Amino acid sequence: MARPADPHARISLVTAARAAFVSHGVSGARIEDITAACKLSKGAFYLHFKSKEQLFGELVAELRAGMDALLEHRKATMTGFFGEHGPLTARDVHQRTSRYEQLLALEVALDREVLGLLWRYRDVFGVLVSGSQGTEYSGVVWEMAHREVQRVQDDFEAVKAYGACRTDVPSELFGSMVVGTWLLVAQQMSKLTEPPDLDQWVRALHRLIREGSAPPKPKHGKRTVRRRLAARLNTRSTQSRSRSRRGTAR
Amino acid sequence: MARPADPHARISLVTAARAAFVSHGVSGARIEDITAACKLSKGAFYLHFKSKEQLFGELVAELRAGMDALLEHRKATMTGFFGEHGPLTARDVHQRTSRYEQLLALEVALDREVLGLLWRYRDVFGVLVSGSQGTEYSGVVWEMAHREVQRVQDDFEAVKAYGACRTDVPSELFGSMVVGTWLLVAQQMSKLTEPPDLDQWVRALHRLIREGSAPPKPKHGKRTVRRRLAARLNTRSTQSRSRSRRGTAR
DNA sequence: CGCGTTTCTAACCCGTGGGTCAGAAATTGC
DNA sequence: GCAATTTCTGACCCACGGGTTAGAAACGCG
Repeated sequence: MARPADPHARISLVTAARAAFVSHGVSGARIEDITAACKLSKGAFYLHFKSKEQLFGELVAELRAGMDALLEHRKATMTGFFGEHGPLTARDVHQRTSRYEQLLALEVALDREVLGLLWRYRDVFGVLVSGSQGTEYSGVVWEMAHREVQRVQDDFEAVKAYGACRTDVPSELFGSMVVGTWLLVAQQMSKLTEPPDLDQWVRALHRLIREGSAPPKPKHGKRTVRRRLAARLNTRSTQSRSRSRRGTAR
Repeated sequence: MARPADPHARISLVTAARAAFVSHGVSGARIEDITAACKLSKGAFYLHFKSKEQLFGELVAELRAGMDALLEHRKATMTGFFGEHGPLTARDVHQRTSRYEQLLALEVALDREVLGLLWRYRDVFGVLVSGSQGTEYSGVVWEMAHREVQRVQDDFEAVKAYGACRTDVPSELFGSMVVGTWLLVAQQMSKLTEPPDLDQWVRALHRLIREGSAPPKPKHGKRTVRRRLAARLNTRSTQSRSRSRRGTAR
């Protein structure tokens, strides 16, 4: 009874728009470029979307919905865990009981899911960070980041209280460290095309954050690696940038 | 012999431009707004700058120069230190000799300088992160970040080699953690008007990165804080967002 | 004061790109 | 084949803002 719309039109427009947003930002992307990439005319764009911003808004909403869902999931999982195993004590932490190990595994899994979402929306995420100025979404990432900093911070405070983490560091900075790490990693993902080994990343980051960069204490102080720094430093010149020479990194 | 230019014109233009860039990004800032803020006409802008981008470029160049200078300073300081004290050994690290403590103090001081620079250029930095798309400077922050990740990573590798830091974590991720933290902190600074206690921040971040969030091991396992998590959790509802309940943060 | 010189103004030009709309094209049901 | 109807096209409109320029204003100097 009428001409049917090209079924691919809408999705291919969205795909083309995502790519255009990545390379030019939301305001920099030209609608004619987007439609041209789909072999459509400019007018066709407005059959599917009210405006460029509205299209971007849909993408942002998807990302947000994903994040919110994961947050819900996290909450449910955690109350489930504590319902089953009862609350943790400082002992659990210091002795690394299996209950504690389970909790850690759970958190790794949850964070892995977040990273997976960030991977799938890495383009939108990148645009939110550095290509959304002038739109109503320009503050969204920083709101998200701030919310996460708050959450991590609150958790840290709670854990401080029962002695399972250090108390000589402001919780806010701890939050910034965790979220900042995640943020840069997400940003780095936005330049990749092949998915990295996210499982490994999450586990490694967890270890780092929990235990820092310090080495495990030497077995008995005897027979530790004694090679001198100088030896190492003098044979390093070939590999990469020729500066950098000293103890722990900053 | 001629009409002298208003001596404040140029600086006040730069100041107004910085503010405009912050709130609308480089391409979003309107030259007429900038000049109006200085009670000048649009044409006056072009007496002082070739274009908007060129003005922004000057600011970026200043920031870059500052960073480069600090990097030079870091290199010089470090070679000086090792020249005087000789190379470090794993023993220094494990036993925290005064020589090692001195090195740490040096690094804290150097990082403090970086943070100070970031504070002074926090507006430019913020614009580089999220308001420079479409300009030739859109990649600058990520280049800077990547360079720093490389540096930290190289250092970490070097330190791994003589056993003074853990070896079970990819150096690249360590670099991302350090730089990501710095990045988010810088971003957060861009919203502040009063300078925070940068010394404290740097010290705390150093501790966190080196030692992680784990608590110092309990004196002898006896008499550790035994209050249960549940107690804590149930009296926390007043203070802030009412979710969050469990072990170490993510 | 008037001349030369540089600063500064404000009207102007114009490319760009978002958004619109009349009409062509395609498709379905009859 | 023929309406009826919806999709799609592409020329058009127009606001916006970067950049220009003619000329007015300000100043130093003789």
